[in-house]
Amino acid sequence: MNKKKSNYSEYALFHLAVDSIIFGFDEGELKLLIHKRKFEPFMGDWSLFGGFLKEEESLSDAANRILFELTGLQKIYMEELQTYGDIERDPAGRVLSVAYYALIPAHRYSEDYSKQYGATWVSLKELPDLIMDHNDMVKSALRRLRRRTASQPIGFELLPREFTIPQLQSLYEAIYQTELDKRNFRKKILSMGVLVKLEEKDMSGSRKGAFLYRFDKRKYERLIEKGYNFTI
Amino acid sequence: MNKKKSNYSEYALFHLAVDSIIFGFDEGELKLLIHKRKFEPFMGDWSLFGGFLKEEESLSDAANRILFELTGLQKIYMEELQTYGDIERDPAGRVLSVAYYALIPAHRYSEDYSKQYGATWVSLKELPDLIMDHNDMVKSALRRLRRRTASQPIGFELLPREFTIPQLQSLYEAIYQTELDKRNFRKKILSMGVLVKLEEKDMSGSRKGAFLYRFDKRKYERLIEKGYNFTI
DNA sequence: TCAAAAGTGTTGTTGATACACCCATGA
DNA sequence: TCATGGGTGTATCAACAACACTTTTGA
Repeated sequence: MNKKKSNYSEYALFHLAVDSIIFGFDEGELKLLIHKRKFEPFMGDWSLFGGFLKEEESLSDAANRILFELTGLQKIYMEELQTYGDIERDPAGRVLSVAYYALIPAHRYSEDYSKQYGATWVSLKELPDLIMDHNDMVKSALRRLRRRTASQPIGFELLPREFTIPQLQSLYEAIYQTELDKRNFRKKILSMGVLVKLEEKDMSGSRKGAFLYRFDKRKYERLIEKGYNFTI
Repeated sequence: MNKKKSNYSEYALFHLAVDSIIFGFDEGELKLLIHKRKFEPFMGDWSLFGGFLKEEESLSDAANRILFELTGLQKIYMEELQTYGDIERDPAGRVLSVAYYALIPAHRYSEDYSKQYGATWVSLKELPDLIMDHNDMVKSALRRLRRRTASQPIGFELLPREFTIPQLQSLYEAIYQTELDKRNFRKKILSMGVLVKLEEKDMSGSRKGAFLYRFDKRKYERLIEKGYNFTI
């Protein structure tokens, strides 16, 4: 113990996995991207997207790499959730798993992709049994998503760059599982001054059409600097 | 890859550490418990309390064990913060560290303990340089503590079981680095109905003395069930 | 008797909620 | 012309912020 530099060889070694809870928003519902596991144990069972940390990469690099390898997605909002470290969580060996949750604009994830990568969107309300502790991870991610969305504008990550106010409201309603008054919602979200109204309308949702807006990240960041607190 | 059960032997192995950011509250200030590291590398430098995960223990068990071994403290509020996984964070080898933050009532940590374990309380305002990424961990823990304290009654973990309203207020002022109006603070905290007023007074802080209160966890939990949201 | 901290109410302002009708358009 | 979702304003209520004086007691 008195060497100038220790290589810690007396301490135990562990496998480290990264699992991602991938949220999307489509058809007015909050969804999760899952797939059928491709290796043992639990091959063929429903699972989150995960993989193992490599020697030469940082944890966050691993999270991004694994998301990319399994879904083809890049530059995605991700946040670390928690590390799962129970001894018996994986019957095939001691593996700790760092859970990340990711928000992707569902429109960016086409059918083609989905087939190519064997990925499936499932509604959170009809979530099947997932392997190991993955259902716990989802629960925890959902709690975190709710807390975060209430105080930071990460909801926009789930929408296309241009979106309508009714779309945004429906997203918040899906996240919180509650109905919101559209007048009050519009008033509040617009009063923050972080949305830019465009000239165009989105005609897909109604006869009348709804104006498109864009989230102004710069304005938002200026507000944050001044101590503004984004809340719904 | 087609074995019925894999032992993942093809994947890399890592050392896993746990580091704890230990907050205390004393003399109207938020403090951190640190010590001088006892092994290389960085022996003798200021460090958080940390240790290595063992083969036969879960991550949360490790966090509690390490806190106990290094400080003698048990049954302490702890929450996982984040896992630090940069490649070069420890020059002596690839080690990932799971950071936990802990809240201890400083009065429970006597001078004797402090000497026995070589631990020192330092004010957050005069925090020295800590080893590796430990200063980042502290920053992150402080952010988390502020968010948490605003929405959950974890502040009480930093006070003795019986405390006065002015003490509680001074705790919140220390956490948020701001001054609060004592009439408004008292009104708000009492209106939640989770404090029980005792007959006794604490005479140590003033001539007049201040009534002691106790946090009623059961009442609080009943409120939470009903969807109540604790906020300062 | 004085210094020092504890304790107490009211008012104005702001933000949250509740609520109902007209508008634009494609079919 | 009608069915559908988009868009708008006001009134009430609750929560928050600002603010100054009296009380108790040990020294």
